[in-house]
Amino acid sequence: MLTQRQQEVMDFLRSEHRKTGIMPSTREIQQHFGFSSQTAAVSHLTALEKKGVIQKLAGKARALMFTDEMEREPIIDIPIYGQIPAGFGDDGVPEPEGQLSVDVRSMGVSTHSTAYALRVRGDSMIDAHIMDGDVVVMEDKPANNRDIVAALIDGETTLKRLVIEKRKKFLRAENADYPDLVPLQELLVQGVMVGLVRHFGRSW
Amino acid sequence: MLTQRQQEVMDFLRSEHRKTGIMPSTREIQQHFGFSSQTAAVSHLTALEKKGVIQKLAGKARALMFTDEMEREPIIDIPIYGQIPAGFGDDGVPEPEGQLSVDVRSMGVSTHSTAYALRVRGDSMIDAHIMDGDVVVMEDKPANNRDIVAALIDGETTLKRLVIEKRKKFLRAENADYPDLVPLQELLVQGVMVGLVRHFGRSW
DNA sequence: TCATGCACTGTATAAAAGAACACTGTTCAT
DNA sequence: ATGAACAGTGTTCTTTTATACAGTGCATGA
Repeated sequence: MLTQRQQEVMDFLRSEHRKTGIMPSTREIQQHFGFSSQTAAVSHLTALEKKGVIQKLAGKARALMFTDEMEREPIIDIPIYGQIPAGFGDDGVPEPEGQLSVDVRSMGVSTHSTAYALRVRGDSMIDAHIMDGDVVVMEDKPANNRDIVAALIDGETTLKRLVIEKRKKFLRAENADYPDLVPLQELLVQGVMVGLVRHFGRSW
Repeated sequence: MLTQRQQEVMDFLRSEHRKTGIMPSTREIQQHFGFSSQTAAVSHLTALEKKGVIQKLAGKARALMFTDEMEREPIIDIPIYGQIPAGFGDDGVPEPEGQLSVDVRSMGVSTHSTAYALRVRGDSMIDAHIMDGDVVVMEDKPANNRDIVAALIDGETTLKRLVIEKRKKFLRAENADYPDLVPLQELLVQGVMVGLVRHFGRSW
């Protein structure tokens, strides 16, 4: 679809946009490719727009955008915490061990939500099809019966299913090898699971 | 951290950037807030940079970028196909039913990979912890024994585990209720599963 | 009460950047 | 052989845009 030269221009636009956050001006394109004339850059941009891969806003500086990014849903950045820290939420915010960036539609969260994610350790939720190493996305919202929640129970935080029976709340693993966790004192829900991301290969 | 007014300016930057793909100029900020002076906009931007939420490139037009987006991994747009179409790859590219945008690190794919995704129907892979409705991310690459693959077998495409025994390839479901699929004629691997995204709530 | 940060007004200037027009030469399908 | 798309050169003009500097008024904590 694109000629080789046009692809080279697109690659330059992409790499500059990634590095600097802004689009190069026509003169910057000219300099990068060593054109003697600014018009060479302009006509390439015109061709790229005609082919539909970029869009231009007339009269504005650096006003190019990639068509595919335009059609993209808004992206949300979700901090990933490793070990579920005891007392999470009490003594400040722990350091994220990474970040998950995903479009809001695929994760079913809203742009302004306060989502966070946890890296799952162990197989206590295996029967809910949550595997060791999975990243589960949580949202801080009211929990219903049988939701999977991150909860602080007697001083420790864990990912389990919340069960409410006869007005009593307790936590249940999704693995027959693990017993129910009935709180001696407190049971504080810190988030409700809304999604999950898994990937094979290198762990991060 | 930000004052109310500064937050309003940030919100304006964000919404303009989302709508147009480019940052507003100082004059556009001035007009939007009804400032009599351009300097009001400039000093807000200076304050925002001082607080670390944006970064400016001196001397360049519309050269602002959000600090959080700078720190973000590159995003890849993965087309999601619904029904796994028979003959996928033969008669052109089928229409995606949606798109998954996710950072390359979280999905473990490279920026230039030709990844695609499939929406899972049924519970034939449930013992591999792949649920009905999950979106599985595939990459077109050589498959090894016991990889989970999308494969064309005797004219139909399906998601199963690839098993190679005694130089013979066949497909195995991860559910005892389903029989092995031994190919009568052809077994063509169309992709290897590299990741998975699940979310609760509304289905899209 | 004094400095500091905030939120502006008002004016001016120079640089950055888009846009327009007239060209040349090549390749490639009809 | 001919038009159309491609890939440029060379020049000029105007608009857009950032930047600089001199102020005002208000709140707030030291």
